[in-house]
Amino acid sequence: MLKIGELAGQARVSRDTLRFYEKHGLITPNHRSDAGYRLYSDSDIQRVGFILSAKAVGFTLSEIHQLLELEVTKDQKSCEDVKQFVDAKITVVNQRLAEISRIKKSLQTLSNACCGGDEPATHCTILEALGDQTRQD
Amino acid sequence: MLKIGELAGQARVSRDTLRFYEKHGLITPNHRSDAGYRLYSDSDIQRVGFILSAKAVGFTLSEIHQLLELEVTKDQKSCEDVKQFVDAKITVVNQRLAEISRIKKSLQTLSNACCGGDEPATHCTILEALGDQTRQD
DNA sequence: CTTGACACTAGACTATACTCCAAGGTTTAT
DNA sequence: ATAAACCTTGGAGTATAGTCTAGTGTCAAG
Repeated sequence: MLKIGELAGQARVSRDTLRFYEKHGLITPNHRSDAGYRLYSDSDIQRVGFILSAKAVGFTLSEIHQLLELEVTKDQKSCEDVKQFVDAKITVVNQRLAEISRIKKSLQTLSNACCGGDEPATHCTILEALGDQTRQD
Repeated sequence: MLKIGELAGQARVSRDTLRFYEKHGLITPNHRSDAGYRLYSDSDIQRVGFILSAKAVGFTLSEIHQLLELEVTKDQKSCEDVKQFVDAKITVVNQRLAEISRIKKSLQTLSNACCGGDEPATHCTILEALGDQTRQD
């Protein structure tokens, strides 16, 4: 059982952020102490970690909420709905992967082309490096 | 030479967004017509595309501005600064790649585990699927 | 038994990234 | 030649995601 400050410390967010996430349905303490203090379980550290990762790669809190709400209860017709939702997110994630790979490549092209040493500085802006991507490895 | 509405259409953003980006130094029309209309070059379509990609993977407009400003002019000491900046961004991008790959895997685990058919629905939430990642391929 | 660190709520404030509106000028198609 | 469709600026408004403040209550250590 972690108090809000402890979870905040472990998960590297502020207390206010945790209360904000709670208000938006992303995380709820298992219990409250007699004094009304929020009490979290250890697994909530992982939960906050997931929220932060998903946020970092471009999901909104509302989308993350939907992902966290997903629960495939077998024997229910909801199963197909869940699969559709998740598959749609996988498509989005694949697009993000492609975009981020492109950006990475152009950053690397830029980094290598100009400062390594002998090679001519042909790719002097990020856009040039990006455009030249197909000719890179 | 594209007018703002034409560039907006090609790049799939609004005119207001283009003017907003201009105000924040991300894109500037090459010329203005006699009437004061913004006139863009074709390459600005690519430029806007880069902004959108970078945004989609978590860069702020301010960071994107810095990336677009980068110009490695050989023979200048700024070269080392640029390399450091870019390499720092590559590190960030690598972290994003790792995070997004994890999320993708757990989405796939969730998608496969519960609806495919015969296999038992052991991974019924995104967090379970995420936690179980090491046991997946 | 009180002081300091922590907790509570409600509500105001901030930054980022747009998005819309008003009031006007320009271009284009009929 | 006039209406529709486009452009201009400036400024107000919105959504998202926090962040901070005020006023109050709780708990652990000296």
